[in-house]
This record gives sequence, C-alpha cells and structure tokens, in this order.
Amino acid sequence: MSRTPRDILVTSALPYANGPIHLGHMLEYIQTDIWVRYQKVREENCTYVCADDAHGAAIMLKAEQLGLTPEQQIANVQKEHERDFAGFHVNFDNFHSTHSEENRELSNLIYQRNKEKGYIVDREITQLFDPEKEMFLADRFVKGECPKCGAEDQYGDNCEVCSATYAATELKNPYSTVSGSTPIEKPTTQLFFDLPQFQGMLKEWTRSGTLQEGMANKLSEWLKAGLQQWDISREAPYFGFEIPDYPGKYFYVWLDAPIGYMASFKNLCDRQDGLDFDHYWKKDSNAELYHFIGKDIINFHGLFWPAMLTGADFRTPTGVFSHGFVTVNGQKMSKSRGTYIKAQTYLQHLNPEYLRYYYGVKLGNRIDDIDLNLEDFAQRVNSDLVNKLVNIASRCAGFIKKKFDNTLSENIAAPELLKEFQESGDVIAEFYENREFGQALRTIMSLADKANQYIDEQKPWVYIKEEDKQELVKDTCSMGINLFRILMIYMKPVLPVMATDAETFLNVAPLCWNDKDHVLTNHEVKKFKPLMQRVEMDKVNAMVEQSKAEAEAEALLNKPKVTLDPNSPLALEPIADEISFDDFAKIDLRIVKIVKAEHVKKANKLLQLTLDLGGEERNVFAGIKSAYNPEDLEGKLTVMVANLAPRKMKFGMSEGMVLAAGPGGEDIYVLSPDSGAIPGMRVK
RNA sequence: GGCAAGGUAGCUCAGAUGGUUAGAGCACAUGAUUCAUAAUCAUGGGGUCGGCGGUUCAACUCCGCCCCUUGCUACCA
Repeated sequence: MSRTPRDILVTSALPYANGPIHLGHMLEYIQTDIWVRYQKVREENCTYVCADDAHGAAIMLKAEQLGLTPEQQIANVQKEHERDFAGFHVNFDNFHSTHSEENRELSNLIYQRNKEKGYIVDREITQLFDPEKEMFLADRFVKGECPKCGAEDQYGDNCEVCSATYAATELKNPYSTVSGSTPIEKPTTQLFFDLPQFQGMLKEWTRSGTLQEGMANKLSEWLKAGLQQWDISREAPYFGFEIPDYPGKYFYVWLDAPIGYMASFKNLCDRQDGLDFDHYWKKDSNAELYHFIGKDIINFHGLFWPAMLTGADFRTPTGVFSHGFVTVNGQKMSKSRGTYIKAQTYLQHLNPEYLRYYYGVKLGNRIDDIDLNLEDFAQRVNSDLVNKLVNIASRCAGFIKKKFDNTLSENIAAPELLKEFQESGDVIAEFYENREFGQALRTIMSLADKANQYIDEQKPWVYIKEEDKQELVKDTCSMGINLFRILMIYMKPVLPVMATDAETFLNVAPLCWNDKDHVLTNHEVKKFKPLMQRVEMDKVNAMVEQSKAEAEAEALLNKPKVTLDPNSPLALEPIADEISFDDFAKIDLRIVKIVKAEHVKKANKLLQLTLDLGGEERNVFAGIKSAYNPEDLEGKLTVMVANLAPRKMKFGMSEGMVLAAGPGGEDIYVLSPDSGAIPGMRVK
C-alpha cells in the first residue's frame, strides 16, 4: 500500500526559562509527545520542536538576583529543562531557545512585514516607572492599594479581593516590587500591533472548525468585546531583541515567543536534509501545523499569533489544541502540601512511564483540568499496566520457555480474537488522532481483559499436565504473546521504553502500527523479564515529602530578603497558622458603643464596660485600665467579639471581649471603626 | 463584577440531540482458580446524575434561578 505520508509540524508551548519544570508542565509535553509518537509509529512525517522562552523582565531580574547574566541564567535553565524532558522521554526533534539568531531574524522579518502593511502603529502612553531601578514597570511589578476596595498589596492589573480591574496608574500608594520605591508616571512611545484590523479574519479563522469548541468560545469573548491594539514593545532595560528601527526599545517577549516555534524549526532545517522551512510555513502550505498549549495562553495563540502570521504572509496553524491545568488530589498544586512536584523530584522516585500512562488515561480532547489523584494513580497504573497488560506476556512466557524452547507455535489458535485485536486498531488510531487518549487507552485495556479471559478459558496450566495436550498449551500461549504484541504496538506512543523492552523480549525490530496485521509464528522469543514494576505508595509518599522539604528550604532561602527588626511586632509574634474562611466566619465581630466605662474595685488591670450592640447591652471586662481612663472611653465606638462564650470572672460575668492591640501597659490601643459604622453592624 | 468551563457511584471519569431497570475502570464483598510481578476469572452491593422551581405524557438530559469549584478578564510568562 503506497501512500504519501503527511507532513506534520508539532509544537508544545515554550517553557519559561525562569524556573524548573513541574508536573503541571509535564501534562502538556506528555500529551504532545504521545501524539507525536503516535504519528511517527503511524509512519507519518512528523516533526516536534520546542524551545525555551528566554526573554522578559522576569528573567532579567531573576538573573540579577542570582548574580548571573541573563545569558548564563537561560543557559543553566535550558540544560535543566532538557534533562527533565529527556527524563520523561519527551522526544523533541529539536529544542532551541528564543534567544537565538534564527529567532532574531524571524522576529525582525515578521515585524518588518507587518509594519510595511501598516499593521504596526506607535502611540504615546503613560506608564509607571521605577526611578530607582530606572525601568518601566509591567503591571506585575507594581503593587498597591486597590482603587475600588482599598485592599492592600494588590497587583497593578486587578484586585484579588474585589476582582476589580484597573490600570496600574490607578493604584493608591503604589510601590515597585523590584526596588520598593514609589513609581512615577512617565510618558513613553510604544509600538502597537493593530489587531483590530484582523477582527474579520480572526472571526472566521476561530470558527473554521480547526479549533476546539471551548477555545472558539473563549476567543469569541474577546472578539465580541472588540479587539484592542496590542502593545508589542518594551523599554530598556529589557532582556530581549532590540527593535531595529527603535533603538532602546525591545520586542515584548510574547511577540518573539511564538516565533520561537519557527526559529526552532528553522534551526533544525538548517541541519537536516529533506526538511524545508518554506514548505511548512509559506502562505498556502499544505503541511500541517499544530500547537499544543495550556488554556492560560489561548489568546496569544488564537488571536495575536494567527494575526501576526497573516500580516507577515505566513500560513496560520492547522490547529491549536488547549488542555486544562493539573490539580493534585483535587486541589491546586501546593508547595506546603508537597504537591508542587518538580519533574526532577518525581524522577528520583518514580518511573516516568507511570505518569505518561496516567496522564494519557485522563486526557481527552477538551480543555478540562486533569486531576492527579496519587492514590488513584498508583492503583490505576498497577492494575492496568502490571496486573493486566504485562501479565498477559508474563503468564504465557513461562510455558513457552520451559516446554517449547522459547519458540512460538506455527498455529493461530484464536483467529476470531486475533481479528478483533487487529481491527480495533482503526478505532484506537482514530482516538489517538483526535487526542482522545483516555478512550484509546480504555479500548486497549478492554482488549487486555479479553486476552486474560481467553487464557483463563484455555487453562494452559491444566493441560500442561496432560501428555497429549502439549500442542494446545503451546498454541494458547503463543496466541497470548501475539495478542500482547499487538497491544504493545497500540501502547507504544504512551510507553516508549516498555515498548522497546517488549520488542527485545519478542525479538523483533521496532514495531510500527501496521505490524499489527502480522503474527509471529514459528518465532523464537527471548527470555522474559518483568517489563514494569508496581508503583509503591511508599515512593509516592517519599516524593511528596521531598517536595515539601524542597519548598520549605526554598522559602527559607527567600526569607532573609525581608529583614525584620527583631523588636518589630511581627518578629515578636509571628503570624499564626493559616485558618480557613469557615474558621474565620465563626467569629462574630460587631460594632458596639461603649455606653459606660468604670473602674472595678480591687481590679488592677480591668475596666468594666457596658456595650451597646444596637438594642442589646453586654457587660464586658477589658484589661485596658493601664492605658485608658474610663471617661475617655464613654461614647466611643469599638469592635467586640459578640459570640464568645461568656466567662465567669472574679468580678462578674464577662459577655464577650473588645479588640485591642499592643504589648500592654500604656501601649494598648482599642480598635475603633471609621465614622459611619453603627452599633450592631457585623465586621467581616 | 463580567464571561467561560465543570459539579454523574468511595476515587477517577464516560454518557445523556428527553423515553424501558444511568455506565466503565479502580476500590469493596463473595465465589472460582493458582500459569503469572499476591497477578487472573465470575458474580454482586453501591448513585433521589449540585439544589430549588418550570416546560412536558415523560428530564440526569430543555428553560429559569441559586449554590460550589476552576479559569480568563489583553504589558507575569
């Protein structure tokens, strides 16, 4: 059967060269790698490229913090990233960097072409500027009080407390997170990519059927709201590419990041015969181009990127596939819980193919988040891979070796079953192609169940004891091993190492998809060795513990940056253990009016207060005698804990407590609400 | 706040363009079996399909409202 293989170029999003790869990142690389390996085992002409995303203010600042040049920093990180990906058997055809000559040239080219067509405009805007550090500050590097609700320590783009969105210049009492100084507003000329000109093109492209429905929906939010011009320049100092005709200005990292896909591919083309850059990227290319991304960067890949490409006369992607985020045990990855697990930490404890299988079995083609439930992970992997799949070979191999000289029968004992295994290849292939890995793997496992059932029915362990049934046993076990072989072909995209080991056992050349239609008859196999060990929960727990320890060490390292005065209140009394909102909500704080305050006979520290809750009065003793005269308190508003259990004291019953701060003595400060509050109001 | 996605068995998830007793895997229970890395096979228990209301002969599926989780909200990448 002769057919022309498809030319496919695949990318994963570029990891940021700022920190280590963790299991959340790995979802995407494993997903992409499975798909790419599937294409390759199908004998398509598939190329997988990636790169480190090496630019941006964050990397510049990180390098500075570590006492390195940005170039050293990104070189170090790239080494780590490549090591981690290799550890998980992610098989890039090329892994490059956005800080490369190829990327500089392509970024300039795309910029120039867009500029020539009038898609680049410049405009003066006002931005916050750090006078100490002498740099413009991205929203992320400015904090202050929310202009809407007044919450402190909010980033310059939105408030995490009231979720208001605003411009960084609207923050009250802003400060630079880089130097701590107060930013000033400064006008600057910025370059913008005129995205609104692509409104029509994008509207059509996003609904052209190549995007997931969820993605198209998300993108339509922006399209409906109307596209805005996109700021693509940054002022020095910035680690990136200087814009050719605007000295001192740099391309925003998100301009050159996706171009990094092209640059990495270009870099590969320059070294590899038969790979033609233009064939893949020219305007009407019939090669396929796919980007795998996370749902957080849908706008960059679904709006800016196709528009930029179109403006520069390149082709647009055939498909952009977004996945969700990883949660661990149902919750966001957490450093303190030890579920923020670095790739490297995982690899020190567990086999990467466990995770490849588990992610695979959880992955569909939608944008849903994926939960890595560690208990389920261990059970699922053990049950499916070891107990079911490997077991088929394991239970047959012994007979073949001991009794039949490691040679498979020339007969096909169960042609119907064999046919079912072979014909299932089409539906499994379709699942893989559509990135329904979970369905593909479930289909494969149900075949594994059938293989085990078949062996059970044939009872080789019974017939091996009967002189005249020896051939039957040989046929049964040979059949079992052939069924196992087909399943391993189907598993190969997910479990490349186990597949290789299985090929060694089977004594065959590397398998590809169509080998499913052949059967090993009269064929000598090698000695069977266990192909996979069970996941041990002890190791999983050790991995979590190590992650916890790493996070604590890291937190300790970061601590000295905030040098606390040893006599400061925070140093004397560190912040207490975290509580949940529910815990907090149990405390009923109320505004009260102090209607009466008087000394208590024989009490050294106490004042007796009569508090009006707006209809109800309470008698409360407060240890504030050393700091307040009773007459000064009368008429004041303060805050009390209204649902505190009453306590019998020497001088009477205290029905709550008022709130005050300070070490004691004369330094006691009773809280008072802003004007406008009235007794009885709940404080929350 | 706005928008989006999700809330189905102990766990992880399918499914449902409205229609007989709602599915799978794992976990659990019982039985069989002992070739296999204490693996396998058979059988079974278990869900008022987030809540309330509506449309309908009929809703887990459609509509409305509400609750919860997660994400995005365009200069962090």
